[in-house]
Amino acid sequence: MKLTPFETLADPTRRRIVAALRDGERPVGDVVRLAGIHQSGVSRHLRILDEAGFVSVRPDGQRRLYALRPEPFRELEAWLADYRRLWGARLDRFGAALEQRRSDKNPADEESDR
Amino acid sequence: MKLTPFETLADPTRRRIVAALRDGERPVGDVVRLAGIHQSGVSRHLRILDEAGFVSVRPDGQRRLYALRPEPFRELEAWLADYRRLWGARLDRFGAALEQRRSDKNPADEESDR
DNA sequence: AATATATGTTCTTATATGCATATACACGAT
DNA sequence: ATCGTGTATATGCATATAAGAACATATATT
Repeated sequence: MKLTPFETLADPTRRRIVAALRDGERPVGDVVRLAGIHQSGVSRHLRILDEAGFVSVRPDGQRRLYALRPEPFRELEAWLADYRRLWGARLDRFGAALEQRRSDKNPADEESDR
Repeated sequence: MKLTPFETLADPTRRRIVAALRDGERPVGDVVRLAGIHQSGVSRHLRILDEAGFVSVRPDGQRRLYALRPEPFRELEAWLADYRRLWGARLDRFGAALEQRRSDKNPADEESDR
């Protein structure tokens, strides 16, 4: 049963798992250490995250490497966009710098077709 | 019991209520019409939203006007910021225009619930 | 009284968790 | 190759806890 991004992230353990994957793919064992619950629970949460589109899996020998996928984050971003005026939209310097680097690499992405 | 922003928005009815307040303060009665559940349920959800910091209340005669507050949206924004690199931050005019076109083409995608 | 909103109670359903067990893969010894 | 043995991950089952909803009732304002 596929959950929405909000339902998926409502659980604090799942948020911890997502955070654990922030810097790249990790085997389940690594995640277990950071999650604070039993291994079976982690596997179950990873399945839920998978069904919700938050992660991808890749076998690596006897392990399985999980990594974050961008789509649900985009969905959240889109949802939030409708409420931006509430707190004033603006990229902070960190975000702006990211964006800068991104368009450096991909100039075609710029203002071309506005 | 104060909920986190994610827990708060995990419930689709609450997302509908939040959406109903997007364009300004509304009395409970208005929200009830849009929420699709019993009035008592709406009151309870509004209380939860209040405790979570999502709304403020202001008495107006025998009614109570609810309005969105920015803080929890900021929190979500901050949380999301840590994952921006996953999909490339974009909050400039170009991105806003894209987003606009997206919802033009697919109005069903709008605020219903999800 | 009449209207608007909130709360107590009860019922039902969903969710997270641990335990035990199953599956999958790796690797050394035969 | 095959057979064990150990390690990594997934799943069935049972249980505790929480959450949403409606109904009836309470509170507040006119």
